[in-house]
Amino acid sequence: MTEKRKLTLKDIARELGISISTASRALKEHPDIAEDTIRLVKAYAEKHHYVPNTLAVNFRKNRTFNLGLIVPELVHHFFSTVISGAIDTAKKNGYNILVSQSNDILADEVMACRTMLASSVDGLLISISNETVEGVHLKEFLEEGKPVVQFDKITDHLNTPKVIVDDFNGSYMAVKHLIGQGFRKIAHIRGRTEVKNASERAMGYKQALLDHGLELREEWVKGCKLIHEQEGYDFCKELMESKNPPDAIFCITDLVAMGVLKYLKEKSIQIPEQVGVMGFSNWKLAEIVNPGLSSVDQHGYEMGQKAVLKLIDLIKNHDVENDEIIELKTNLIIRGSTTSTKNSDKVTLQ
Amino acid sequence: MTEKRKLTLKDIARELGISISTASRALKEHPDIAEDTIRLVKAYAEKHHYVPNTLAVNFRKNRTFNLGLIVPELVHHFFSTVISGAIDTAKKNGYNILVSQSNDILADEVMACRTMLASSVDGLLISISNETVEGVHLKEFLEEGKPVVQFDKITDHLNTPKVIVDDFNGSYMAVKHLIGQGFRKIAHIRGRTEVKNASERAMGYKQALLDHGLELREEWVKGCKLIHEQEGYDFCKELMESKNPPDAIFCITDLVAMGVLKYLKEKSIQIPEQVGVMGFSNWKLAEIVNPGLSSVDQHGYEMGQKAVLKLIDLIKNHDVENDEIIELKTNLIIRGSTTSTKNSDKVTLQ
DNA sequence: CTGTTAGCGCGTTCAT
DNA sequence: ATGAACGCGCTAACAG
Repeated sequence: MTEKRKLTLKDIARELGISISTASRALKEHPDIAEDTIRLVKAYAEKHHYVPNTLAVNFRKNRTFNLGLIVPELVHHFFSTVISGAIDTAKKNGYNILVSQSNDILADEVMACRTMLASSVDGLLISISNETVEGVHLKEFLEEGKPVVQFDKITDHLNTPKVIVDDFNGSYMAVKHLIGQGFRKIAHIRGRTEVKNASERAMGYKQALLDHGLELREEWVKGCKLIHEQEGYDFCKELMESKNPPDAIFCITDLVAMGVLKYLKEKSIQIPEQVGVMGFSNWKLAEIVNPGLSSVDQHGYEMGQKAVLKLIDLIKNHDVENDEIIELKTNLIIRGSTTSTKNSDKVTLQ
Repeated sequence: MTEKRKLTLKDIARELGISISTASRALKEHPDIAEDTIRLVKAYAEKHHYVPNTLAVNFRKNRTFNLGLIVPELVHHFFSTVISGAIDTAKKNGYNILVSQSNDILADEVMACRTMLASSVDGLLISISNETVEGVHLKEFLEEGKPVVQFDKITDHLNTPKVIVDDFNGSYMAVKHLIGQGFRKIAHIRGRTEVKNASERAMGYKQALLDHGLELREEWVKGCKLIHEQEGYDFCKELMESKNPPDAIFCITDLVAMGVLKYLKEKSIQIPEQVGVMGFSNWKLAEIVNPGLSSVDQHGYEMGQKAVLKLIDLIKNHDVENDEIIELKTNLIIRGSTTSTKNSDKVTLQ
């Protein structure tokens, strides 16, 4: 084992015949210290590659420059994009990120929080699991004076800043676009009622229909449990086989839309001529699939950035009672799956 | 700010009228300590929610139970799968994972290593960037006695354990499958020569052709620079427009295969009847696309698990001179894009 | 069985 | 301008 013992302030002091505190201050260019001494110490430190022992510094200062980040699922385009933004931003500000996942299981989330708290992160970024309601495990952070920032999947039970996407508006604009393309019988495959993002999107869908005088049929609204591709496939089948099939389907997320596309293709139903399809999240696969899937971009990278900056801000200001809401605008990405080729169908909306 | 001061051993000792070390030992059920004392201390600690100060413990023991993990790109199905496996396994063993990305830029990788080293991880997991050759920044870890485990994208210049996928064999089996399905003119869209994985896959491809008496035409081998979808599209176009177009295309990765599929669909070339397509990596989208894309599964999750277990092993044994190679078997996933419907085409291989 | 003591590396207050 | 001394919270060698 190679492991050469690291140089400490004590070593420098001994070698240079000065005291430890002088060495310490010299390295920080403390005004009390003589120019000559500073130069001397700095030169020696430089030459022998002195690196302060982070563990000791952290201990002394009671902070680590590490931030915790917990998401429901790591292997997920949106979340990994958020993480990517968070990591890059953290790095720029001298912070590292500890990543963990809950698999949408409360017990796992609590565990993840505990280990993070134990490993002494300076703050926490979290997108809660479907099972999380009260979030007492998150209050533990606040009680220790460690700030928490929620993002994307949030709970209002917790008094922390939240970085979210304007789901309602994103959804509204998506449906409005469908209407503008001439679609009139617009179905929605939504998520679970208890999940805020899903509700917001469903509300945006309904409002858009209402505002444009279209009928809102409950039979055209289907609820996913797991947000899987298969559900999209199955609900699409149900919808298309019903007495009154829709001419467009707005899906809670791109993955579900993939299932929808699959069914339509299998049945040789023309997209978008016969049925338009709109996703949400703008995953990588939305641009790869054929025809391209129109979708709502959630700016995941930016969400990660904003959340980290907010958290660092809280840490610096010892602020744990902040509950600001940062809402990111969405971006409608229009591709082949919704752009009707028949110009006669199109409608100009205000 | 709420921040209630945390209970320390000193507090417990004072309250219970015992010494600090007795309190410390009692909590650890040290054999020297009387049963009664242990009960007493434990009860008090429990009641007042004593939690040892991790920063102090880390400082004392000179370790953090944090592992560093660096990948070229976080938003990437394969890498996020590896990370997922790494995190789950680390958690089970009481370790946290610090994640960073290099964006395939050497300078970023060096930076990431430095901050990780500074934040005192106990060891490092890394999949190097395309630009990394010597890896002196990684040697810094070894010099400090901190073990490093490489995975997937590795360099032989570094004397560390490596967890890799058997690219050669995966590729060989994939091409063999194509041959078995009756394809005879098999092209390969490969990656850069300098990248080991790409070379291994290309070699597997060549060997399979050789072993089955098929011709190896250099014009059927195209080299990607960026491994993007567009390259797949462009090379596919080149291949199909050439005088002697192939009847199957084996792609270095699923993303490239997506470009290939896109071109073929646009030209209404039947898959797999006219041209078979094989990917590599088995991304999520391989099963979503239509027809399903045959691919080679790399067991990313398992790679993450194995790498973490190896690293923890090294840490426990203070072992930094280990250069074991852990090679994971691949798994051929057969889907619609290669399963010829004409049984007459099929060949039985040994 | 338990307490005393020393020290990890660094920052900081208080002398000088 | 510099040094001595203390303490952060915990562990462990040593002493009873």
